[in-house]
Amino acid sequence: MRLAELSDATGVAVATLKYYQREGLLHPGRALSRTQADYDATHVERVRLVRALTEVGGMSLARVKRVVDVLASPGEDRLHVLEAAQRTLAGDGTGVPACDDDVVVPRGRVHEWMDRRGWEVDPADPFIEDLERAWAACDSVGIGLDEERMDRYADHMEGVADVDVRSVPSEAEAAVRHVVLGTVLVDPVLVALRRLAQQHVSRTIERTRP
Amino acid sequence: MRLAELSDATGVAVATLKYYQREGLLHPGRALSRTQADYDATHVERVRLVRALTEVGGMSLARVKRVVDVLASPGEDRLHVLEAAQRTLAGDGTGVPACDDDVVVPRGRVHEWMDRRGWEVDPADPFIEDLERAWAACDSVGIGLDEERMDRYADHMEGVADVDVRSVPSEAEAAVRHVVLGTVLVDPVLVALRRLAQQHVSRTIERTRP
DNA sequence: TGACATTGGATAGTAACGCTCCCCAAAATG
DNA sequence: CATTTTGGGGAGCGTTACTATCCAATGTCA
Repeated sequence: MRLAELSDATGVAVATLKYYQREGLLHPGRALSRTQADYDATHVERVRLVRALTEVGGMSLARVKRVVDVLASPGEDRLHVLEAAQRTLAGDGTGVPACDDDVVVPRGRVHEWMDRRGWEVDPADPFIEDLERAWAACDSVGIGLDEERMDRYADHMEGVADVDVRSVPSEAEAAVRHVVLGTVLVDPVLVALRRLAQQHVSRTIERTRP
Repeated sequence: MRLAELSDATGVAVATLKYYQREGLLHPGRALSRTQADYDATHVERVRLVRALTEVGGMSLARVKRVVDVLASPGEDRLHVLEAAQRTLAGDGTGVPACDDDVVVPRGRVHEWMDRRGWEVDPADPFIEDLERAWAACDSVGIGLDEERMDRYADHMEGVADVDVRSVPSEAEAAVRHVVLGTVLVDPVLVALRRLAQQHVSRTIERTRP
């Protein structure tokens, strides 16, 4: 399969494929000569992966590269697949947001809440920071998220996570791929489901007590 | 409050505030003279809103403008607040993705699935399209999402939506604000909760069957 | 009163991102 | 032998979200 055929197979322009190669997102084809290379199914798969992560997952190419590198690297041991995947995906946090002096972000509010809840999570997990910021953002615009509501959300996300974790395949390589892609690509699924469920629930409720 | 003070209060540069004014994201201050204007708490609130939606919600300024316009417009009737909010927020879909001829996106797969599930949703809801794409993206990279798994996700998102809908305040204006902001700003909360829950669940499971 | 800061208004510049286009000479295809 | 395609590389482009600079009019403070 030549570059133009890869382009046809994926619907991605030749120039873009070259660009992906330059950026290290697409591994080079098997060189048949100095001006001819052979691309196979792995290239098609890779291109689709890149497009799925950018278009649906909304990731930048830089982050896609990190994911791609993890997927290509020798398999991490199975037990820590999830942590490895999360480390790869973390860093959404654009650092510390210019802190608004009057909206006090209670330091460690998430830690305390998780302690009460009995969640066991690495205290240095970057997503704790993300949650802290997201929670504070809700406060800063005046839509309070009290701990009870947070708990009810957490109940359901625990259920989601249970589905997530149990559907991870057992072989190491597939597991890494599954966790990384599942984490990124299922987020949009959940978001869309939430919107649709909101509509369904609000209609149901309105019928029972209009 | 002068512009410089608004800048101090929000941590946003004066030049950026001017830019937001030009873009219609920030309403002008009360003009005291041709070179002096007075800004109040509504301006502080607005700036915080813009920053929350862009930094945490990851929205573009163009989309923030749509939200801001809805919040400023005369209140829609309470019953359709949610639909109005969703309409405002929809359009994430960058249109039809360059369709890969070999990854057949089953037309109406989501419709069929929702029928079986008994969800009542506007058949033209844009999030159906989003879900369709997100689901197809999972398939295209080889992480199948079968209907059973989708159902289990949906169960939990239904629970989330129930929390969402029940926590909407009853006065119309607050309701619109709550729905719009809750929809955008709670997504990151849920995503972070999912990551943390994944870690908690995987640790718990690994202890019971290592 | 006068030095200095700030204002609205406007234009232009910047940096990152994700392509997209064009060039080349070597090689393959028809 | 003309045309197409290749790898390689550089340059350009459109969008986004600022940021910087300039202006003359107007405030503020000593």
